[in-house]
Amino acid sequence: MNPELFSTKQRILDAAEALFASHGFAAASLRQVTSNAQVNLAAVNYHFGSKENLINEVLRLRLDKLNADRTQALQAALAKSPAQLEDVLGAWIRPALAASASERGSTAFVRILARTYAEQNERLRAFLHDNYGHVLRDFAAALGTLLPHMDKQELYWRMDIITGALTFAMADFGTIKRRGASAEQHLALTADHLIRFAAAGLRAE
Amino acid sequence: MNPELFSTKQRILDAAEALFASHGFAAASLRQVTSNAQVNLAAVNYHFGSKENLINEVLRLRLDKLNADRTQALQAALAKSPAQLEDVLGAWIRPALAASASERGSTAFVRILARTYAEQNERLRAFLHDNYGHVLRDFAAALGTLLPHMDKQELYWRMDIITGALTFAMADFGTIKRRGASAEQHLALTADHLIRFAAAGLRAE
DNA sequence: CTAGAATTCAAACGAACGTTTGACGATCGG
DNA sequence: CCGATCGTCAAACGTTCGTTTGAATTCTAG
Repeated sequence: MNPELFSTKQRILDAAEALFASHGFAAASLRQVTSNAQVNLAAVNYHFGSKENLINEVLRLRLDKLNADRTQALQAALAKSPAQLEDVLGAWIRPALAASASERGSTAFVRILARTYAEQNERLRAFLHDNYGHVLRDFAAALGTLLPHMDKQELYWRMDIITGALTFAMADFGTIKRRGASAEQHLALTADHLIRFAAAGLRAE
Repeated sequence: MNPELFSTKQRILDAAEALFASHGFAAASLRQVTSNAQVNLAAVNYHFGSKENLINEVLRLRLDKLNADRTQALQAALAKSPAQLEDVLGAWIRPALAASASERGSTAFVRILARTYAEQNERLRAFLHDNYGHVLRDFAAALGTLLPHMDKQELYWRMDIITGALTFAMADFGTIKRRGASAEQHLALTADHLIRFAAAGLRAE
């Protein structure tokens, strides 16, 4: 019942997030996690029940915040009249980038997301769909309003493209590294580029 | 020394490709592979030496063909005067989609690619870079010629976006499924959409 | 201060992993 | 026909995995 920053539970979560990101869910062992977290091996099963539950907790904590941020940003974007395509795209993209650059875990979360999408794990996919599908639908509705002539199927398809580009391009394996710029500048620049690219792609044809 | 279609070696490669795609490199065990291939467990180490070598072989066989196809398509695109941005993008995108829809392995290869990008495995990354980096550079050079005003760093960045979108969108987890259309029609349509989206994104600003 | 709950710990569990072994046929050049 | 190479096979190797156990320790409420 202790929400301390350095509690056993929190240390496990931090170490697990980093290791899941860099080695994958299957390859990251609980022995590595507990060793990095400097806690006993049994602590994972005591606090989380199982490795799978730990994976879900790691995802849930980050995704809850990401989706809340996205929903809030979407509402802010739609409050403007007239709402611009770039604003809605920014509400989708910027919170994800911000999550990837947050203080704890650094870029770990985005790499975890990329892995999660690549995983064929049906339980994980169902978990994501059940808990966060509504956010995707909200954005689809907003974009549909701004692009009234676009076929609905095509819109979903292009959102897939954008999501893929966002996820993969951020997941650390890009060939471009920032030089000179601070992390914040790099983040803002990256968001601008992605939004411009995505907006042009959405408006195509 | 037997290049039969249903040799032990080939059956292992087919089963491994399917299992690597659906479960990942780490989670797919050699016991699963050999069981699905209906060969003895020891056959993997006899024919491939180790699991890691098997992984590399699975990747190498597919990538050799993909990169040869891409290189050839790029030359064909550049032979036209004036070469169009869409042609070069098509030379990048269409062979990848074709590989994903080839007779054997169906979509397995693309999912493997998505996993490979998401994997943090440095050996794998080095393997890919050493063997296939020159193709990426050829395309960057071709695109750079067609977009003379674009910053080189920005070009690499946008190629990352496109690669991410291509890999991700093809890896089976999209929300859009074709209906009615044949596989070939779906393939052609998908390629057209991706190329149009990517071209618009590249030309942005 | 103390009983009881919560947490940590070292140790062990059975299962699954990649790999190795050595014996047993199959195949083939001389 | 035969010796040699190649391929297959069941079995076992040592290691690592996630999980469980039960005792030791720490925390907390009365």
